[in-house]
Amino acid sequence: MSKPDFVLEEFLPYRLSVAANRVSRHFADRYGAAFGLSIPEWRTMAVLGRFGRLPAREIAARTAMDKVKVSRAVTLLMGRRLVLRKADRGDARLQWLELSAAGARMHAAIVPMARALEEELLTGLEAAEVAVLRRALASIGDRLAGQGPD
Amino acid sequence: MSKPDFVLEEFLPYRLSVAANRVSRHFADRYGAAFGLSIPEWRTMAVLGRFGRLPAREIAARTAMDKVKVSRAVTLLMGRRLVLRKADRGDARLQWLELSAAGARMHAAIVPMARALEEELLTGLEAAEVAVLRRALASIGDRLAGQGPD
DNA sequence: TGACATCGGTTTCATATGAAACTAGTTTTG
DNA sequence: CAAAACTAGTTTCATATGAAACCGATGTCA
Repeated sequence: MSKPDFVLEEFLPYRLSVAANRVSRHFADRYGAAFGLSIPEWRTMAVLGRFGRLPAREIAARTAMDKVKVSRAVTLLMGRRLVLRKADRGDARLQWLELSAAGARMHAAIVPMARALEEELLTGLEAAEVAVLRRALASIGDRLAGQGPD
Repeated sequence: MSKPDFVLEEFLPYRLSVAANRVSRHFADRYGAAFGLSIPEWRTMAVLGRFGRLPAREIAARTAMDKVKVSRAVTLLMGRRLVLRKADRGDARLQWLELSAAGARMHAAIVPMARALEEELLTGLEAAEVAVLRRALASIGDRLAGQGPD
């Protein structure tokens, strides 16, 4: 009559956390070994590569990172001459960020690796299952959005 | 002719990380507010509640946490008299851990809350989708298992 | 036996994190 | 106009993390 035991291994938030942590570590290892980039740096490169030129605030919004993380990632990437910073003409608070030529070259190398890693992760799952996974992650993420970054 | 842009928002490892981080924060807030427990402490309570009595090493294995995290969580829980430690008769290295009466009472209160939180998270998803989500997370997690804890 | 590897668990130490304070510049509003 | 409120971004500080060193205790094997 008593309720079944609570089984941590079947608790979805736990499974989600374990899977995400393993993926993050694996990816950080790969990016780290190949390009010397941490995940915050990698995300910054990714959005700059796509959007071309963004203020730091936008990088934060588009990578789900807080502004402190972005600030540190950008400082580091500028130190490596992968990212350039230009002041805004009108608003002295704004700093436009963009990839340098070297940064763009690295970005071009990063993208195929990212796609390959994603592919590798999803082998064993059917296309329909991947679609459901995407939908589910979006649903879960959206439900808890709006509290803050990351 | 050129490849489509790399879109971070659609990159599965990114979506996974964002969803998992939001869930973790949300849950940590709730457990924290209701019971004053961090996630490592909560996980420890959960497996002790289920298995009754475990050495710290087993807690680590069953919660996907490293032994340092477990050691700290246990120290804290013992300080709050939620967990008791007993030496093993044969092996002086082993310490058996179990919930105290107060710990068991807290565990009994934690479980329904955990179920409710899981439920809340999954509203909007059909049962079949949840099943696929479970399968997908297991597949992804397993593929990257064996590297280390968490 | 007596080295030597191994184990359970704790401590140390260097790094990552993010909330809150801060700096500088801009907008609002009375 | 001059507070006051707000924005972009950086710095500070207290906490969380985990790799590696460590401590006893056991196990192994010559």
